Amino acid sequence: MAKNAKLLIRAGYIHKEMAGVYSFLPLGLRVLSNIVAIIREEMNTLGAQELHLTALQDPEPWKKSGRWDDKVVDNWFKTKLRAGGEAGLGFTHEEVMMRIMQEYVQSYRDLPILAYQIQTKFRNEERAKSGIIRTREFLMKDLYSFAKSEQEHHALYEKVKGVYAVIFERLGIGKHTYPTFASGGSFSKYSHEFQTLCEAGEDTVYVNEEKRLAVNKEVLNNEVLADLGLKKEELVERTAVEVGNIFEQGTRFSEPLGLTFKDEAGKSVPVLTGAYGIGPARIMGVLVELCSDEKGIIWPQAVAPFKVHLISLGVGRSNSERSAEAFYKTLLQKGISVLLDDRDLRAGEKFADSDLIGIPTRVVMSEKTLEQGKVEVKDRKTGEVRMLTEAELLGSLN
RNA sequence: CGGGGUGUGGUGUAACGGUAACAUGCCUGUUUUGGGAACAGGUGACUCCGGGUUCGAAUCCCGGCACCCCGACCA
Repeated sequence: MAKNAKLLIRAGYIHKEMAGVYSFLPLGLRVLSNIVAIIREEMNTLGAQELHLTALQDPEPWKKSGRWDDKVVDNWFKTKLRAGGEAGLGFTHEEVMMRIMQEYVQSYRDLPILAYQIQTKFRNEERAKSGIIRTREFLMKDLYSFAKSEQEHHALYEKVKGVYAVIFERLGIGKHTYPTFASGGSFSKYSHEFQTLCEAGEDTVYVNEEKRLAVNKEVLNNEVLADLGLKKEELVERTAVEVGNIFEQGTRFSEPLGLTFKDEAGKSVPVLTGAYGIGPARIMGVLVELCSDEKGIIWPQAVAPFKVHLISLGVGRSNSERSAEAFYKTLLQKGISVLLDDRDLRAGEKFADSDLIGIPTRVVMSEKTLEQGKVEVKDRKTGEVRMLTEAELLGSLN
C-alpha cells in the first residue's frame, strides 16, 4: 500500500471507501481545505472568477466536441436517466464552460475572462493506485482562460504559469516542483506540467536542476532538446507526480461549441481558450510522501490541520487538565488553531499519536511543566524541545 | 485491458481435508501514570458470495465479487 494512504488512514485523515475512492475525515478535510484556500486565494489574485459547474453532464455539448464517444474518451462514468436519455459524471469541464461562456461573450470587449472552479471530478480509471494520488473521484481546481488574440492568450498563459509556481511554493513543494514540457496535443507543441519529484510518482521526467525545468519522457527526443536548447547530458532522470497541468487549447473547444465573439471589424471569431488544472487532494498525498518519517507525518505549516497539538498529561489525576483547557481557550482566542488531546491515556500513547498526526508544534502540559510555570514545546520536524512560559509560546507563534 | 497475488472477529495474522487459534482493539475491575503499562475477567468470525467434490471444506474444484502488486492506459 502507498505510504500516503497508509499514514493518512492510520492517522485518521481519510477513509477508504473502495479502490480509488476516499472520504476525507475531520483532520483530512482541514488539510484539504487549507490547500484549497491557498489555491483559491491565488486564483482570485489572478483576477479569475470562481463558479461551480455541474458534476452531472448533459451529453449534448460533449457530442459536439466529439468527446462523448467511449472510443474517444474511455474513462467516463455514464448512466441512463429514468426519464430517458443519458448523463455522465464530468471528468473535466471544457464543454460546460464553453456553453456558459457562449451566453456571456459576444464582443471582443467581453474578453479576456478567467473563470475557475474547485470541484469533484470523476474518472473511471482502469487502475487506481498510489493512495490519494490517483483516484477515481477527486477534487480538482480547473481554471479556463478565454482570449481574443494569440498575444492575449499567451499573456494569460504565462501569468497563470507564474502563479502556479507561487502556489506550489506556498504549499511547501516549490523546490521539488519543476515546470515540465509535455505533449501538447493538437493545438500547441507543448503543454506544461508541474512535476513534483517523488518516488511514488508515475511519471518519468528529465530534470535540469540549474535551469529549473524538466522534460517529460513521453516527449523527449532530439528535436525537442534542440527546441528547448537543452543537452541530454545535462538532464537527470527522475520519478515525479504531476501536480498541475496547463495547456493551450486554441479553438479546439470554442469552434465545435460555437463560442465566438465579434472583433473590431465586426467579424465573428472563435475564442482562444486555455485550461489549467491542479489536484488539491493529490498534492495532499504528495506532501505526505515527501514530508514524513518512521513515526508519521510532518506537515508543512501552510497546510497543517492545526498549528498546535496541545497534550494534557495526567488527565483526571492532576490540575494540569484544567490548565490545559484554559490554555486551549487562550490559543483559540488568539486565533491559533489547536487540537487538544485530553484523553485519559498514558503519555507514550499520546506522544506516538501526536507524532503520527504530524502537527508542527506539540505542546505538553503536565504537573511537571506546571511546577516550573512553563509548557514543553516540541518541534515535530526538528525534534527540538524548549520549555517556555505560555506568554513566550504565544509570542513565538505570532 | 494483459500478467501475478490475496480474501478468516473492528484491525493485523495463524490453522495437514478433521473442535477456527493468536495478537491487538473494545468492555469490567484493581494497580499504574512523561515515549505505545501490569494482572484478572469479559466481548467479539455462518472463514467474501454462490455452486460442487467429500462421512467431513477456511483448506480441494468451478463461477462470481472485492482488494493489492507489475505492466499498458491516463485526451
